Amino acid sequence: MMSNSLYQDSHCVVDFTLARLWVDRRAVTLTRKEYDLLSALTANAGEIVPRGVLLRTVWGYGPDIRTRTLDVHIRRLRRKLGGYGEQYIETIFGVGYRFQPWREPKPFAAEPHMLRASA
Amino acid sequence: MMSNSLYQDSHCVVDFTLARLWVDRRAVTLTRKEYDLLSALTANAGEIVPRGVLLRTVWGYGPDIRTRTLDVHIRRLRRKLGGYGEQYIETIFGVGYRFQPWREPKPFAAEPHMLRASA
DNA sequence: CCACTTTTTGCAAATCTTTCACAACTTCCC
DNA sequence: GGGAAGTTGTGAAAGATTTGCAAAAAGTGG
Repeated sequence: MMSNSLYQDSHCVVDFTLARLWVDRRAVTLTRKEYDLLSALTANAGEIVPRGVLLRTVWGYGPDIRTRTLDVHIRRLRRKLGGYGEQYIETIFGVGYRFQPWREPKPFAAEPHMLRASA
Repeated sequence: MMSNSLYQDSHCVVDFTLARLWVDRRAVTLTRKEYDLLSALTANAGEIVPRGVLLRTVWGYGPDIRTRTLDVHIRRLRRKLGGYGEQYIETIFGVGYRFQPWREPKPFAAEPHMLRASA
């Protein structure tokens, strides 16, 4: 059976059966843990996935394990997502992370730092 | 399902019924195990075949057998694939191997993301 | 016995994962 | 605003695992 299940938006494709990722049509190699983590996030794209859930589903860790390995993997995933890492993987402080499907940036909007009066 | 008894791309032909291999129109002699392994890989060309699956289908080994014989055969196959060995048989670290159908190296082509207007 | 094939063995090399120390940031409260 | 406490980001290093490889040993069929 060829159920080609994948996540897809205008910059990023994750193929769960082939275990591969493309960013802007460019194949990106993921390690196993990176892929597991990305899967856990994209499978719930748009929703917050708590740290505890990630640590349990991806690492099999119990609730009382203290580690920074999740953060490190998040950082590597963000990198491999090219320039979009920060946009895709959002940090929910004190809770977890959320993979945010791509949204075209607003055509133009003044950023706060542009608004400072130049003395 | 009419199984095509032939794998074929621009450098490599595997005939499953004759149990033979040609690389660049040159016949290559394979031993039995080499051929079984190549079959298992090319039959799923483009997909990852986990080590465990190879050890089971080609060797009949159970899940708890520790051996490096698979790696040794992979190496010999790569050699017999001429200069293309590394390109054809890809190592998926911690998972298995993948026979990758031949792809012509890109001459040069602008990728979508190169085309975005800068400034 | 001989030629050939296959498996084992023991490192070396490559790769991936986790930890660590500390910087940066968020939140909360006075 | 200005700490204090807790959380996350980060680069580098250590730790653990996997794979590559060469040579030797073991198996196979003539």
